[in-house]
Amino acid sequence: MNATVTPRYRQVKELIIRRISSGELQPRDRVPSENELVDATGVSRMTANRALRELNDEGYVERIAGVGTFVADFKAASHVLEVRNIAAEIERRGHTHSAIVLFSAQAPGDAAAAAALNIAADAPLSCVRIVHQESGLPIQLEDRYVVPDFAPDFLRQDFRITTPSAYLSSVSPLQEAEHVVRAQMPDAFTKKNLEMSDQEPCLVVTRRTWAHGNPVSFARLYHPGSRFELSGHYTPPGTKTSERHPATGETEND
Amino acid sequence: MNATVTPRYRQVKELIIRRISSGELQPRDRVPSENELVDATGVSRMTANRALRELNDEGYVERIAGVGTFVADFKAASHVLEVRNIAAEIERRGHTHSAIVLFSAQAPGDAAAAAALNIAADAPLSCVRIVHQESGLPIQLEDRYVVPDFAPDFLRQDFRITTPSAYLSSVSPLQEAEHVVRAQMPDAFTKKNLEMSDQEPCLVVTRRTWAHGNPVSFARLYHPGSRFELSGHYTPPGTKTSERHPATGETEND
DNA sequence: TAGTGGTCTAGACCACATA
DNA sequence: ATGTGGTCTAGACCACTAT
Repeated sequence: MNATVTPRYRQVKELIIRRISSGELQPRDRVPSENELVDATGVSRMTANRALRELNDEGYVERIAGVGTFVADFKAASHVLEVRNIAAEIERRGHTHSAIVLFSAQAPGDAAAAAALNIAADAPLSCVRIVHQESGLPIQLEDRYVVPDFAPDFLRQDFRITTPSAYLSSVSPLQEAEHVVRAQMPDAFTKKNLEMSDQEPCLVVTRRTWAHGNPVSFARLYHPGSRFELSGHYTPPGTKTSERHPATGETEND
Repeated sequence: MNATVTPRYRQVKELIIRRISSGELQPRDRVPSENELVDATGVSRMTANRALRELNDEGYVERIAGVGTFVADFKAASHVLEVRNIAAEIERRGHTHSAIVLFSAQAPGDAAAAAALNIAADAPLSCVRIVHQESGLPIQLEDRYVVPDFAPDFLRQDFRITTPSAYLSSVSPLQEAEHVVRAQMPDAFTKKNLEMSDQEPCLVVTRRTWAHGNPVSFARLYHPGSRFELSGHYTPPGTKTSERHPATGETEND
């Protein structure tokens, strides 16, 4: 471990990130300008510029020449995390999102959830099971487990309005995400709740998110194969994007 | 269109990218150092530094303090494109890759392929159909269409040794990629070639890649649901990665 | 006019590699 | 000893936006 001093541009970056994570700086809020950072921290303007430029590249803030630097709003923030919100996706397609809460309680999760969250098998978790609908048609069955200490008020949310994913992002910026995508046949419960036809497979996304270096949430997301797809579009930095594809499903990056 | 002059750091970046794309600079080759760029282009060292630093951040090159800057090798290059090679994935898991070429010819593709590649429905395409096996077990049926002009020698490759994806990357660095992931039941042909059981769904990845701003390749990749999954792990820049997950399938990054 | 970000320079010091 | 990348500074000019 070579514990050389942290570079000053990095110190400035972490200063800003802390203010965003703590909620002191909200989306759309103005971030100190380069000159203000020069005065406040004593670094040169080039160093302040590098800090803000990198935060911009990483999606934390948005910079407008001649105007200022601002905390990126939710849309941009979720881009950073590469974790999208099903409700936002549905609305982006011009449809209406609704949700039915099937289950909501503090209880031990199943073995896979406990293992994924690195806790004892009988430890209590905040568990919810929700069916998300796109214009009335079920499109996702969400089976989610959250470490209670991370979000003590989690179960008090109205998940018909706020999705678990959106609430968790608001509690703390997620630092890491892992997901696995599979195709499998639904069990009877899933098939019924997603109103799936016979011989229709599920697209299953298993997602785990981290905050402060620890896994804090585990989710299984079941989607009817005939009504859902994941799409992604990648362009290397510094390339002009070609014409956009007609997105027919949730965009799933990373 | 405000056609202000291109910033000098960007000109230097494009200079290096051109040398890499043209093949003049091969993976592992040494890239001109900051001081050499200062002498060669007349920019200041800070400007040369920014150009090389951004190329490093974008995955084009790898920098080692005290040693030099080098063109990123294939592993890193595919990370840039977020398009992985099935053979490399299989070998990474310690298994052996083999391939069976079912079909290989110049012929018109189907309507979807022609539309995806933006060409006339009856225009000839280089078409191949390949079954990829992991230690003898089929794991991917690849249905690929390539624009002939892009890779004239495409059909002359031995796809038992070089995968289409690997060959296409060697012809020209891919600049853009788009993919869609679906779950669907296999048709009889697919089911047979992938040795799938009854009631087993397919994970289908449809992928389109661009070069020089034009779509050049379209592929449908069918995988048996019971033997394949896509996984991804995302960490925001500047975060220490937590313990790694046991990858059981091809990593699929966008 | 004053403030913002965008870029650029010509120096500088440092830790580290190679020889 | 030389070269490399990593960082930092104190200025500078520019285009743009707001007042």
